[in-house]
Amino acid sequence: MDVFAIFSARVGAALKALYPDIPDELLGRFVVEPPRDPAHGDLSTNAAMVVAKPLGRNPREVAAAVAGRFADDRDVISAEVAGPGFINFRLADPIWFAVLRSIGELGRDYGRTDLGKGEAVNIEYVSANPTGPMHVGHTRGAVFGDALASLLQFTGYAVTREYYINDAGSQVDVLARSAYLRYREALGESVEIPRGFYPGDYLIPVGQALADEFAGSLRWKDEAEWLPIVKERTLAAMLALIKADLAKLNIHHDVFFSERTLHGAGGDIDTTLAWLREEGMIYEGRLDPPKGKTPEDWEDREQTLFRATQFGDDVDRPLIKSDGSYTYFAADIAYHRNKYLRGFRHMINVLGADHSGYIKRLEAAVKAVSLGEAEIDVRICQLVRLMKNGEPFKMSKRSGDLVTLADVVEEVGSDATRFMLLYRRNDAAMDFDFALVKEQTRDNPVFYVQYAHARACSVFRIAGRDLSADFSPEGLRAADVTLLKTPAELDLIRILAQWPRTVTAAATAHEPHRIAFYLYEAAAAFHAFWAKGKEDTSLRFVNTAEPTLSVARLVLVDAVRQVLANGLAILGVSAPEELS
RNA sequence: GCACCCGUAGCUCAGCUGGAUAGAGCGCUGCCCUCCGAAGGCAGAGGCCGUGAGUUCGAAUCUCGCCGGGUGCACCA
Repeated sequence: MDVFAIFSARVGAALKALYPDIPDELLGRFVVEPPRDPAHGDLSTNAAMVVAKPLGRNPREVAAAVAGRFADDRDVISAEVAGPGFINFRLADPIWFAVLRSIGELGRDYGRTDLGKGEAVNIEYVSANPTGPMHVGHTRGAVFGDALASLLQFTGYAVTREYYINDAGSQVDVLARSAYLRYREALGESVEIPRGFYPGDYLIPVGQALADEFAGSLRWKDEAEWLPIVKERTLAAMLALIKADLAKLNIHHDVFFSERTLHGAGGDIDTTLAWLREEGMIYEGRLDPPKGKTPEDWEDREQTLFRATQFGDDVDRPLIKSDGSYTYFAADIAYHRNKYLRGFRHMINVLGADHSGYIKRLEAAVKAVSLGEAEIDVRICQLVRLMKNGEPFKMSKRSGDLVTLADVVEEVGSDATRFMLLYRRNDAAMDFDFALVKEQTRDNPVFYVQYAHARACSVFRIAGRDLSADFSPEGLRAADVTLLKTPAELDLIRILAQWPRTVTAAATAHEPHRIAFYLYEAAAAFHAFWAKGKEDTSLRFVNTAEPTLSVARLVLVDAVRQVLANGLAILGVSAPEELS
């Protein structure tokens, strides 16, 4: 259960009863939240202030009227008007006990909602060029997109995790030529990789595989003949490489969408451009050269342009290159129309910092191809600086100077990588300190949260050793949780009660980092409670002198464990039962 | 030149979509603990929320102008 949602509904009902003419739209605008200062009570709402002005009334007067309607509510000890018109509620203990019991009953589903009502969301993330292994720059977007996808699933969306393979441009030809050199090398030739080719070692096995499969037969063919074959094999190998890298972070996409399938006569790009033309969204025209620095090879020419400015972009965008082929953006419009035609009304793209200039045109494309029916949220992940003990850190093992995703995961592990990257807002640049994430102290948030989970589990192990009482799942369900009377216990429940609204807020804002921060807060509260038992043994969870109270406390411990596990699951971080 | 992102404690960052006296960790200061329920606890100092205006009952949060940092700017993908 979500006390905040429950009271939001009750306050709304009270307003409706007092002022029948109140528009529903207005009722959706107030919030019920925990007050910043706990002295103000358990719940606080700005409802009266939000509603007062449109109703032409005094906020405090409205607040008093609303508060009055809670006078007989058994769940409410007091409802007071404060400040300019806040209503502060103090809740009776039984409601907290009900929250606690509901956590045990709901288990893994505590916090789950139907916010998304089963609507389809397409979240495209990673989409790294298939020209080599994933490097560290891709990691943040990969983790962010994956956690966001899990978060949206948890809140009732039908999520499709998608990877767009940029396998159509000239870069892939270069890749194939590079692999062909490795093929010749595998045949015994000594080759040199020219500048502009892909020099990475990872193409050596691809060349070897080509040699194994074709022996010398490709050697004497024209490029026009071998290129398609080599390209096919190389792309497949690169994709396998990327999937293996992603698997190291436990990331798996549902759909790998090939850009190449959009091209070709009668393909999606052709049909999309024809459709855009019909809708009058395409014209032939000229663009001004970019201000600031004019490119050397700038040529003023009439070209085929998409009316992006009609949909909020800064300039209209070219669709056809001077050599007659389609631009990358033309393919992207077709791709997003394809998403729309597959039924997606909600789209999310996770892009790297260098793509910030791409947001407006993507938004424009989606608006255009869906005639305003679909929405896209483009999330940019800013740069990650690798650090060690506060110093910029260069770690180059293989693949030339690039630090790969695999390097990082090998160094610190998947859990730490994921948690640390999610412990920051995605739109701010961040430092990633290798020394810190491996530390097993409070300073390391990953450790701190996982340790709280492990500690909760260890309390149960200790109970198994020392406590002669029934604390099986049935025993916990039957426990008398009203024995939990100390402020420390009730405060912990109050924090657990905030889990559902945290999930909803994070999902609505597309901000998984809020989950990570909440978990840290919950872990801190649990550790603090645990520490109290060190000084005052009567506050220990397992107290052999008081078996019934101990069982009640175990209900609380289990609830903490459950919430931490649910949160870590969204982040894709494991919840260990003990730490090694 | 334009667009986007960022600017909050000495440092690294939160701030729940406009709420009440702006928070956490590190670092600093001072106490406590040396307990396997391993991988500490409690408290304190520290702030003109970059800056100037505006919007309103109320602004770190929204609008505009500056300042500083980052990123990107026909046809590349």
